[in-house]
Amino acid sequence: MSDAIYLFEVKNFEGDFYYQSNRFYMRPKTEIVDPLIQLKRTESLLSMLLQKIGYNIPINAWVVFINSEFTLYQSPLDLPLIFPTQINRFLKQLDTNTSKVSQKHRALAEKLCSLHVQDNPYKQLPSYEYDQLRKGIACDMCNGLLVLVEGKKCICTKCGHHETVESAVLRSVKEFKLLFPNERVTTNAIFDWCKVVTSKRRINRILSKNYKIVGTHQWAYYE
DNA sequence: CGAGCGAAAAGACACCCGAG
DNA sequence: CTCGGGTGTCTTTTCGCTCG
Repeated sequence: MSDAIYLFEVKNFEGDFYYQSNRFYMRPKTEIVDPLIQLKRTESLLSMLLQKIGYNIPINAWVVFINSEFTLYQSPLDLPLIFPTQINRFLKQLDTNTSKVSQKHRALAEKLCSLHVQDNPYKQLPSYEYDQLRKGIACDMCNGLLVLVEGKKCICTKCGHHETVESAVLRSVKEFKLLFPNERVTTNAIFDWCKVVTSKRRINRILSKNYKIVGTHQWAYYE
């Protein structure tokens, strides 16, 4: 028991689910990806990785359902599933089986951490240029670029959502920083980016209230 | 190398508007 | 109505850049 890796596929499914002929369904009758298939795949990948880096350790793989509103009907008894009502007992059981952490364990842990992939190589960002993008403030609720400024409020003409101008502008600043990490946040940049706020002085005051100014005059920017 | 330019921050002040 | 904070306008301040 002491020399095994416990692998958990944690699911936050909520609602009623059932197994039928080795397939996993959500009620009413929508087939969804069987977490056991996902678990098998992960287990197999981990097993191959361990072999590759020179470890031969058995893997104990489980699917854990953590949402207390989760129910699974017709669950076969022999599947590696842990239900919300079993988590506490499972953890206690684990506690009784603990072993000393040796240098070997630490080395493996460090090795695994060093192999951790920070940037998902499959992410594909579309290319974009500032000039191509529509300017304006996106609604916090529906994400439409249909927000108008009326007095001290920003109002979405599509869904009617209200927000203060300040928080709407600050959201836009965050977007701007995410999309253009190399561009400096300046009054003019945000004024142009938000578009619907008609006063530069207003943008300037919101920025100076919420960010630290660096530099002075026409060379100033906020961070 | 230095004078002057220019752009934007920010202070001053009156005003507006909504909450209580 | 009163109060206070946000807003628009006007103005001053200031410093890197440009050009001779």
